[in-house]
Amino acid sequence: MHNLLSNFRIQVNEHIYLKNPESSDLGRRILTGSIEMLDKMGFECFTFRKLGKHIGSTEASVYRYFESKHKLLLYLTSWYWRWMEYQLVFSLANIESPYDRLKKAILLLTENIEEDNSYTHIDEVKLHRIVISESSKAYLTKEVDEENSYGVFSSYKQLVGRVSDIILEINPGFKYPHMLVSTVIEGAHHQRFFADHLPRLTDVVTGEDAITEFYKEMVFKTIKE
Amino acid sequence: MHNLLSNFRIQVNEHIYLKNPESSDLGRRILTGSIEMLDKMGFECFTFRKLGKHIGSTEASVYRYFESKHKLLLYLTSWYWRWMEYQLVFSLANIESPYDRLKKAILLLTENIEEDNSYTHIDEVKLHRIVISESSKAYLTKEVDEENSYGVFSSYKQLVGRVSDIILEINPGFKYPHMLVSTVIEGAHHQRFFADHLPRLTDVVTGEDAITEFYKEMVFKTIKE
DNA sequence: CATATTTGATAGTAATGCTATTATTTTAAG
DNA sequence: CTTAAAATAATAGCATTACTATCAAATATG
Repeated sequence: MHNLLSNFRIQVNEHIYLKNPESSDLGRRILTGSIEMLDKMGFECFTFRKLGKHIGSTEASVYRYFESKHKLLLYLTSWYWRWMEYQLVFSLANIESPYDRLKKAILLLTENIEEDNSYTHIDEVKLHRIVISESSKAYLTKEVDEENSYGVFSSYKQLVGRVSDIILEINPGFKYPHMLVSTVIEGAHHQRFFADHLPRLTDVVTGEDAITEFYKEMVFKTIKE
Repeated sequence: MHNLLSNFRIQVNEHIYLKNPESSDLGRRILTGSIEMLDKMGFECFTFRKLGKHIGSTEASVYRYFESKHKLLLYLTSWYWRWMEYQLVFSLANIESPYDRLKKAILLLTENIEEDNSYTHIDEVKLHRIVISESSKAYLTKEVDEENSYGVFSSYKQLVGRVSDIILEINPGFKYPHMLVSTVIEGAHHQRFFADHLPRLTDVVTGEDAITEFYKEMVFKTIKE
């Protein structure tokens, strides 16, 4: 399946970049390099000057692809949501039962990503860690409304919409499908972060993936009529 | 009750500040002014130079109270969690039934704050909006482990612990009380933000407080044996 | 009143977040 | 294969940010 998926070019909203980073070698090095650096040093310490140096290029060249590090973060998170959507669509194919579909979807949204498919220049393991720690900074800004009007968050919304639809198949009268799904997605990120850094905010149970177990239980109980 | 609460001095971990801002007029102006400015312009655009000007002082003077704007944000969020804990303790006093206690706690954690008690220099309505949009930036950093070792997040942990205890009163076998509580707190913030800026990620229902209703339903169904 | 502490005024430094210019290389088109 | 066009590298520069240092004036404390 990974083979297959790697043939799909993931389309990111073109208002996010000045020049498509998938279209050139330098662009792809910007993606690979920024993922490495964001994972290591975090969004605050990351700069285009450092990135230029890291990938053997210059600050000015990076600026030809992205207006700011904020837009680059937006690109990476947007890429991630589209990638998740592909994973979802493929892993749900041929599953009939909406219960099984939802179970699988929750697993995908909440599990820890442990292997990189390594067919592209994007390291999904590192990107997942970046999404956990940094993705909320992409929308928790004063520019959110303007950026939203250009559709830069549509990948996230579409993913939430897809999973919400499964919930409505199971319980058409459930009033809060989007709330529940976005609560699960954001919640799972937070819980993974808490487990590593602020364990008193979560419940660390060894031997199983407590986070996935918890959210499965929560969702199925919550949507039950 | 507000009268009563205003007599309690809220204690914030002293590793967060260089000099206690509650101890002087300038310090209190720093708190009042930073709340106004953070609410208006957001954390990214906010600087100590602007704050100094806003409160009729200087950048250098602000730096005598807080090492950085990050520490100031940490102070404000920490203050907020302590304040919430007081609200919680008082509003749960004399309520016997753990179900009612939990219901009340969820209301407190998820409701919109609409009036400022105006007995202090802290505007709780604005602070609540800041907590919604900025508080996660206080811990989603690479410095989280070091800061955590100084106890700067203990106010948040203590609040989560208190509510978790109520859940365990109702269902002592429930395995994920902390996960559930932190999911509710963070989730409610996100949902309020989404309702205002990214409505497709939530379910806007008019006439009632959908966010509080949703989380009440979610919690009680989830902890049911 | 004397002295310690706090604040204000001002200046300075290194890093950040850009933009501009020009030279050089790579690529594409005829 | 040549030439033009496009992309990149190298360098410089500027305004702002994130601080730190110094010193004088104001204020509080004993």
